[in-house]
Amino acid sequence: MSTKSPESRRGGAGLRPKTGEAGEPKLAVDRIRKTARELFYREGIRAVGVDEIVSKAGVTKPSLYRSFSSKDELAAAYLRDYEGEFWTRFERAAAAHPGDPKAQIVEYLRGLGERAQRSDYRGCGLSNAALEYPARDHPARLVAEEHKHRLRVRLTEMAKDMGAAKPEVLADALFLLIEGIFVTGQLFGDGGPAMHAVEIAETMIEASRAR
Amino acid sequence: MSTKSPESRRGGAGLRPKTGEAGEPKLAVDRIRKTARELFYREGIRAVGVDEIVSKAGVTKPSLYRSFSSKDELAAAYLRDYEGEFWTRFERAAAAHPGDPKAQIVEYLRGLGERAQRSDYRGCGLSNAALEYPARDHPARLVAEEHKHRLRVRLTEMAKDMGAAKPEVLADALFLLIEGIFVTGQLFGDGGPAMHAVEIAETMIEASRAR
DNA sequence: GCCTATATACGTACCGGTCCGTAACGAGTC
DNA sequence: GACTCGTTACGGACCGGTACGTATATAGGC
Repeated sequence: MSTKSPESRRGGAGLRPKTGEAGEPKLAVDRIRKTARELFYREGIRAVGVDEIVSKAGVTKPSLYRSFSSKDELAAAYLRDYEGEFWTRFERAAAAHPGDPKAQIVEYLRGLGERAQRSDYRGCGLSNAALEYPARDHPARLVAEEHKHRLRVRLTEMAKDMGAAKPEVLADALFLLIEGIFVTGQLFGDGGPAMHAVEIAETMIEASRAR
Repeated sequence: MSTKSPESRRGGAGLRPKTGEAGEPKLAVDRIRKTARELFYREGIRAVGVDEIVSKAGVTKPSLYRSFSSKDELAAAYLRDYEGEFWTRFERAAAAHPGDPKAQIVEYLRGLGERAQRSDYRGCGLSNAALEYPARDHPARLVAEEHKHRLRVRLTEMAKDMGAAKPEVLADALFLLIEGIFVTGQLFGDGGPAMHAVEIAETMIEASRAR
């Protein structure tokens, strides 16, 4: 029937935009992804209509639905992009302190604590999406849940490498700390609890080593 | 113009429903508040339409708008109700351990950690609302922000009473821990990071006393 | 060189449905 | 006769989604 492959209708991830990373992408699908990323993150997914996305992106609605089968799938694609950005930030912090997991997580929290106090900070796009869509089988929620499980696993590995007496407990402490920063960042802005992120993490890590 | 006082159009808080606490309230305004509380909390504010609220409450739309000037004001009223429930839970835990702030917060976290692992848990209605409405002047957001400031102040008082070396840091640690539980509760459910809430809090409190 | 066939990328115009909110009026009740 | 509520019917905006037509580029045949 259709001339489209199922692949392209999923808006396959990771493929480079056809135009220089900065500036406006040329292809409609890339302009949509970029605009969706900005609007969904800033205002929330439910708060943004597809009309607003296409008009701000300078494209038309059929172009959106040629690349994404529904708004929900576009939201899922946005979250996959967002997760990529998250891991980029996370691994960049880790790479700054090779072989020193405590310094790695502290470095990440230092950057996060800073960002979380900025006025344009809206928390974690993945956490926010999960809160917006409580239904277990929503495409956006699935992406978010998988990501959070991956992060918890990663933190557990790091806690082990830190020599924690109970790695799972330290990992969850760090996880809860991070999620707390995500939320309070947009609640308090500058001078909020995020300002003490590093100090709290260091205290927690040291106390977890004691035995 | 209107026969209504501004007071009643705001859906004045705290007034007892005219019928026994349990079961269906008799007055339309109370049925609306109860239904709104359930639906807004379970599915989110944006996700629930006023038509759904009035039909589930067994009332009609004009009855809603006779008591609340808009859906946003109904959302704000829901959050004021929700905040009341929060402080009831919080003070109940505190009352169980008079004069022992550490035991008080641990008691609260014990209960929260349990609730957060239940399948119907949807986090904190106030935090969720703030995430749904990033606009600074939204009625619902205002209620949420005020509450969060109150809670931070309360935790700082308790941290002082615990003899923490840096009460503000311990208070923020507890705050971030609590917000983290709110979020991860609905992300992971049973067996999530909330399961370690008490242990983490105790470790953090003890480490904050040391000096 | 010229014509045609096909594929790609996109736009115009429109769909039915749902959103929040209101107008006008009548009925029960203490 | 003041209060509370239901009934019916709208309205205008916006929602996610689609049927259908068009411009441009390239490839192949002769």
